[in-house]
Amino acid sequence: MAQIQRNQPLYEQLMWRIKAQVASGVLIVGEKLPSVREMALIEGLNPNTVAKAYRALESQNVIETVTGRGTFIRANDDFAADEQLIASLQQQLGEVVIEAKRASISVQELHQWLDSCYSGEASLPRRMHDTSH
Amino acid sequence: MAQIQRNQPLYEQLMWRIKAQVASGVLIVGEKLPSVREMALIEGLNPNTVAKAYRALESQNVIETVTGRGTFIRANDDFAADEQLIASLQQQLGEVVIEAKRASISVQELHQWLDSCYSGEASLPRRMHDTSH
DNA sequence: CACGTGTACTATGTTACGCGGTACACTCAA
DNA sequence: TTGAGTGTACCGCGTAACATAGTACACGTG
Repeated sequence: MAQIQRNQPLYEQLMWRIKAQVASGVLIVGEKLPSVREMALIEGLNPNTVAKAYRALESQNVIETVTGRGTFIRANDDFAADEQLIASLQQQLGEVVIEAKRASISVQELHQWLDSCYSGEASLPRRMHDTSH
Repeated sequence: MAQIQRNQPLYEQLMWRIKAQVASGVLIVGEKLPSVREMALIEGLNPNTVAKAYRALESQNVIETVTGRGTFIRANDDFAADEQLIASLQQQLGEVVIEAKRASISVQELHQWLDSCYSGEASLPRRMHDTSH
């Protein structure tokens, strides 16, 4: 069995890597992602695990799937800010803040982190390739 | 089996409620928490689940356990900002930012959220009692 | 047609989670 | 000393999620 880092499922880790690359501009709209089987070879995962990540990403409108052709980065147009998503994000941020306060991290530092993340350089591990196919 | 909200284990949810109350000042240093069995009745959980939360909180130096007497809120003095914790927090923040960007949430709004959380009013569910015992 | 694509399904094994129950060692007050 | 209350440590059970392996199907393209 594959190792699970940070208590996060492998398919979620892959989802975040793709999301981060979309947010940072490494992957642009319309770009084709590696196939399920190819990505499985690249990432050292099972094709089913990659397929699960792709399925979840499509349900979040991050990618678009065309049966027989492949998966492509989707435009972010019709994305409505769900109220439930807002609440979830605020809670996640709240948890980060609570931990930060315990670690004696100042508000200023947190603001800097936020700007740094928002500017594009997300603090996420990146091991993917440039969809060379 | 108990319901799991937000895909978060019950013992973690309890941990966050306690952490939030410590951070917001509802629970002060030295205050005694309800016993494992009492908290189980209050929260509608199994005593083992509460014990698991208490054990995890003690490993994080949030509470202090004295066998035979009870569990108490611990001072936050000797808490070193672990490098691994910093990285974890930055990653969590990065994930929030990525989702926020997709939801078209401005940086200004995120900064406001951050200040709001840091000011004390954490956006976490609170169902606990005032340790009346 | 052959090939690559995403998808679906079954099956297996591991792990985490939550509950129920029991037992033990300890502290404190009666 | 006795008894109640405390945290802790087990064991078992059931459910679910996770990840893997393998096979098969429908689709589009060259």
